[in-house]
Amino acid sequence: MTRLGNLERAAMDVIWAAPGPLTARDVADALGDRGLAYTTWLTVLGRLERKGLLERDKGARAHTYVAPSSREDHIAVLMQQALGQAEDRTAALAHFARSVSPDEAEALRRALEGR
Amino acid sequence: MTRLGNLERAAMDVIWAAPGPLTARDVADALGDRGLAYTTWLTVLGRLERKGLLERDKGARAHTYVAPSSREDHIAVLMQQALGQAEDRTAALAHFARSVSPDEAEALRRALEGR
DNA sequence: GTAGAACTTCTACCTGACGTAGTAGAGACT
DNA sequence: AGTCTCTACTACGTCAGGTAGAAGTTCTAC
Repeated sequence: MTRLGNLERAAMDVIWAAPGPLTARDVADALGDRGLAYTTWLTVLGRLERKGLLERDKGARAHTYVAPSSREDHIAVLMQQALGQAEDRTAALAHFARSVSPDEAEALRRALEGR
Repeated sequence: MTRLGNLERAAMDVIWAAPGPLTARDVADALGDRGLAYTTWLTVLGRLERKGLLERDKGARAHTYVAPSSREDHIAVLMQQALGQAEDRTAALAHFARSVSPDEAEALRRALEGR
């Protein structure tokens, strides 16, 4: 449901990396190496807004976009969506836990402590 | 990449739940309440095979299908794919860890111990 | 104050994935 | 031989996403 295409992800990456709101022009410039039309980014940003991944401020002439949730939040949601397909969430989590690298396991442990 | 549609997921659910290989007929029967044509399931199973989610044994007249990896494995892969979109995997994992329920956190802890 | 630049909105086309299924051909059973 | 059952191949409709142009609006610089 919250699936992103390549352009969409590229746009989100730019916005997530930015310290503040960006205009469509900002995004188009940042991704200028792709040689895509400005209106293409307009469309992409509009679709991202419709999906709830971006919020648009129409105040100024050039609308600005912000991501209401961080990339990490988004990824956590994606992981939860995957997990939601399990019949046995606990078992799935156990499989997942066994699939991460040692330092990631350590990071997980620490995050679980601080709850 | 490993995204599944509704029919595809339904077919996988049947096969994951089965103790051994199933024929297309088995799957079509198990999902008979949907009132879909037998050939529809044939197509679905073929696509799942192309995606690597199923393996087909053409030995017998009615081919049989098995899932080379368990549902839990598949889910772990999906979660890893989501995680792969992080710039900082550790941070994303921490966010995820904070998003699971208490008993899931406990299950995670246990799985991380037994490594 | 008018021409051009910069912006948005709307519409559209193409491709690929997925749902859905029919037709044709081959093997099997009677 | 006729019928049943299975697979292979082909096809059509829809929806998401990539890509962008046309038209309308607002700002800005002369």
